Amino acid sequence: MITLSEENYLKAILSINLDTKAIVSTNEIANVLDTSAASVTEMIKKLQEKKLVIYKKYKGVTLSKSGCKKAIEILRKHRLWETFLVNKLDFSWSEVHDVAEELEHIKSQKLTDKLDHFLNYPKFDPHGEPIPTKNGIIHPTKRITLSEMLLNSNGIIMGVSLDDKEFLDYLTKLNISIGSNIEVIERITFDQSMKIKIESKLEHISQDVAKNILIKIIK
Amino acid sequence: MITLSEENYLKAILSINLDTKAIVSTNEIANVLDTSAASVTEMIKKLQEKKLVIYKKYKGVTLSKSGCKKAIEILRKHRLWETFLVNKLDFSWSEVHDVAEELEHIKSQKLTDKLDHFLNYPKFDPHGEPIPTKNGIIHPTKRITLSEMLLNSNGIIMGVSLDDKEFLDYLTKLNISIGSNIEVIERITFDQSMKIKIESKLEHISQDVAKNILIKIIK
DNA sequence: ATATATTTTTAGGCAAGCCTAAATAATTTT
DNA sequence: AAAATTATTTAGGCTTGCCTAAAAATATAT
Repeated sequence: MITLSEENYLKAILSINLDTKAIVSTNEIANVLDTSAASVTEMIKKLQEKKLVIYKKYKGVTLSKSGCKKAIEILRKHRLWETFLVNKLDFSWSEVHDVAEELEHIKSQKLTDKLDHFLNYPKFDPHGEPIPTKNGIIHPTKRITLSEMLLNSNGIIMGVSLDDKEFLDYLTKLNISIGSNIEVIERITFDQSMKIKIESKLEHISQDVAKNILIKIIK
Repeated sequence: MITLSEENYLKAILSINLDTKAIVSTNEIANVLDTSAASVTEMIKKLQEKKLVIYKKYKGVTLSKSGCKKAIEILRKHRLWETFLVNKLDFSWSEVHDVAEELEHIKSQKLTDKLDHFLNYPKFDPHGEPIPTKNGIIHPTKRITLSEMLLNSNGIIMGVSLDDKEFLDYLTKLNISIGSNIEVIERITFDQSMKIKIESKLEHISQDVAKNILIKIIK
């Protein structure tokens, strides 16, 4: 049986892995988990006992195959729950993280599967991050920001990179939400603002807003 | 902050309270939680420190006002989650308990409220138990078993008192589920079996089945 | 290449929540 | 009402997961 703390360590290692693709140092883990490096060393030893990580003293840690599988499962649950909270319970994007952090540790494969089905097998969470599949595949996403979109190009809103209530409320007002279709109608070079068509309505948005909106290009 | 263990102790005390309405002994709690009486004494002292219980050495424990409130909140969450699992995720009645036991500890008032709303403010869980309201009111239910129903009386299925897969599958086959309307058409005194009308279809069921089905009388 | 700085590990301690065995209080029997 | 039984508490220990301070290894600078 794997404990709550152990799960959080695996998750932390995976998230550093996904960011930097390197062997992970105890200090980095300590930073992410806001704990001491000494505690990390201790825990890493336990995880090694359980064959969840590969650890070389003074060198660093990598996830073993089973550890990686476990970590991805947790990530999957986290992102499914976030999707549930936003899509079904009407939470806003910025509120869901902490609650999902608790929900991700509920231990029931059946629950995860049924939740996935209930949500209609979503591919992305409300932040635009890919939801790992049941087999542990994380589809890589090549997203750009709205401000990087070319004139007349089309895309789908995948998420935001800023968790600010005022910002999110503003987006709601503009009817900008996950999955919305967007087209760039005009780029004003003077201030980098742009005119966009969002769900067939025209809007004018500033660069500050555009650079915090993540887009998947479709044509 | 209240810990997971503390929550489980409060829940255990409440459940004994609802059953027997008495002052609760450390041994009874130990039985429910499958732990030693010594551990209970220890924990009870901590709960007393936090003013969640009232405790007299060698005499027993009762919930304080705040402890009772907390315990009812947990019960409310448990029953809401069970309802979610059955009504939305399509779990069967007998599968939900253990998962709900984990979900009930998720700490977010907002989540509970939104879940309640999403489920359309259900009054009873899939076992027919009343779901405490947001203000902590537990509506008492006076339920009878189907086998106690009088000839020609009408009622609503509120739940079952047996968690057996074969039994539950049989009910599913008969189209008997929570909320179904039921009417007693005939009582066969010889073997205590009965003919019932369930959602306008006639069925014949044995006493063994009837006595494990809980009913709220409506006329 | 040696000295200094940084990172990591080891050592020793602490709180939570459990345990068993022994002691004490309460209840029941005779 | 004393003796026996049962219930409860105390005492001492264990594991998990955290901590700080000191020691050891590694990396960096001179």
